[in-house]
Amino acid sequence: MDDHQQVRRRDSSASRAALLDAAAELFAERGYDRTTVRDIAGRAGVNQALLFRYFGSKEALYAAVVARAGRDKLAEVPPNELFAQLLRGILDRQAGQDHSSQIMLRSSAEDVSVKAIGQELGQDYIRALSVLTDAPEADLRAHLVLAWIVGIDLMRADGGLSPLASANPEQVVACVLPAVRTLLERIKDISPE
Amino acid sequence: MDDHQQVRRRDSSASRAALLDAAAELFAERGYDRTTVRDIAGRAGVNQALLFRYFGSKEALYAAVVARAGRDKLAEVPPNELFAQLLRGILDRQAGQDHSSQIMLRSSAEDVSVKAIGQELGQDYIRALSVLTDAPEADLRAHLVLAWIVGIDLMRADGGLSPLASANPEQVVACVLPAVRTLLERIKDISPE
DNA sequence: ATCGGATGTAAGCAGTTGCTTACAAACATC
DNA sequence: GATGTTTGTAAGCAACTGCTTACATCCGAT
Repeated sequence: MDDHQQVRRRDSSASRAALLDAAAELFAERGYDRTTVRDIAGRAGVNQALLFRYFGSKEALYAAVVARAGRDKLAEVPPNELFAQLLRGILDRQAGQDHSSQIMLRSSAEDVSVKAIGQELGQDYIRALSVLTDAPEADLRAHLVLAWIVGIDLMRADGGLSPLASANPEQVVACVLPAVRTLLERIKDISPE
Repeated sequence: MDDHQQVRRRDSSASRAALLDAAAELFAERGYDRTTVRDIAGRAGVNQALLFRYFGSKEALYAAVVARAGRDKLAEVPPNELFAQLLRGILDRQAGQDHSSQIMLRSSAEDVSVKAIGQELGQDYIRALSVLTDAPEADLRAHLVLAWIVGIDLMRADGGLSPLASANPEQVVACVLPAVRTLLERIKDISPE
C-alpha cells in the first residue's frame, strides 16, 4: 500500500460520478422539486439506494452537484465577460454542456432549505458582477442583471413557442447587452467583442 | 321565479368564490406545484371535495384563477405604463392586492399542461409590450422585457436576503426603466412620470 | 480457503398527492 | 309533510415521494 491505497473494486466512485452527472442534468432540466431520486438513479443506471448511501439525502446530492458545478466557471471567466458567457450558456441549448448556470438558476424556485444552497453560488455571481459598476447601488444592479438571466432561462425553457428559444443567440445577446450596459454604467466592458 | 331564478341556498357561489380567492393567493405565493388542493380548501374554509365538484380538477381551478386575474389589469392599463405597473405590482408586496402578475409569472415554472394556461395570458402581455417599439425584433424584445419581470419576481420571492426584496421599489424602478428604454427604443414612453 | 468489509439489489415503509365515493344535511317545490 | 335536488362532509384509494432495511454478492487481505 505504497502508491494506491484504494483500488476501486466494483467502482463505487464510478457510481458516485454517474449519480452526480445524472443529477446535474436533471436538476438543470427540471429543477429540484420535479426531479425524483428514482429519475436520477434511473438515468445513472444505478440502484436508488446507492444515492442515499453515497450522498445521504436528495438535498445533500443537490449540494454536491451545485458545489461541483459552481467551482469551475466562476473561477475561470473574468467578470466583464461573465454576463455574456452566462447568457450564451443558457441560449445555446446543446452547445451548453455546462449545466452550472441552469442548476443555480433553477434553484431559485425551490424549497427553503434547498434554495440556500443554490443561493450561495448566486452570491458569488453577484459579487463578480457588482464590481463592474461604480454606481452606489451596485449590489442591487447586479441582482437585477442576474434576475434577467433567471427570467430568460425560465421563459426559454418553458415556452417552446417563445422567440427566446428559437432566435439566434447572438441576436438575443445583441439586444440584451446594450440594456445591461445601461444598468452597469461607467464600466470597463461587458462583452469581449 | 320572475326575477331571481336562483337564490343561493347554502351559498354554493360563496364557496366557489372562496376557493378562487384562496387559490389565487396560494398560486401567487407558492406557484402551482407547491400548492396542494388541501391547502386551498383549508384557506378557503371549505371541504376539499367541493373543489372537485365545482372545478373538476386542480388544473381547471388554476385556469379559472388565471382567467379571472388576467381579464382586469390588461384591459385597463395602457401599454406604455404596463411595464412600470407590472414591476411595481411585484415589488410592492402588501400594496399588491393584485395577484395577477405573480400568478402568470409563477406559471412559467410549472407543468407542461399548466404552463400553457398561463402563457396564453402571457401572450397578451407580449402583444401589448411589442407595440412599444418599432425595432424589427419587437416580439423578441417584448419577450426579453417579460423575462426580466419573471426573473425579478422569482429572485425577490425566494431570496429574502436579496436587495430586490428590501430595496425601495422606486429605486428599483429607477434602475430598470432606463435599461428597458434601451431595449424598446424609439418609443413613446414607458413610465408615466 | 476464508473472513470481513465494501458494493449492489429488492422490497417495503410512512407520508403526501390529486381525486373519488358513499353518505348526511339543508333547501325548493309540490 | 313528502320528495328530489343541491350543498357539505368524512373516509379512503391509487399513485408517488424520499428514504430505510434486510439481504445477496464481490473482492482484497490474511
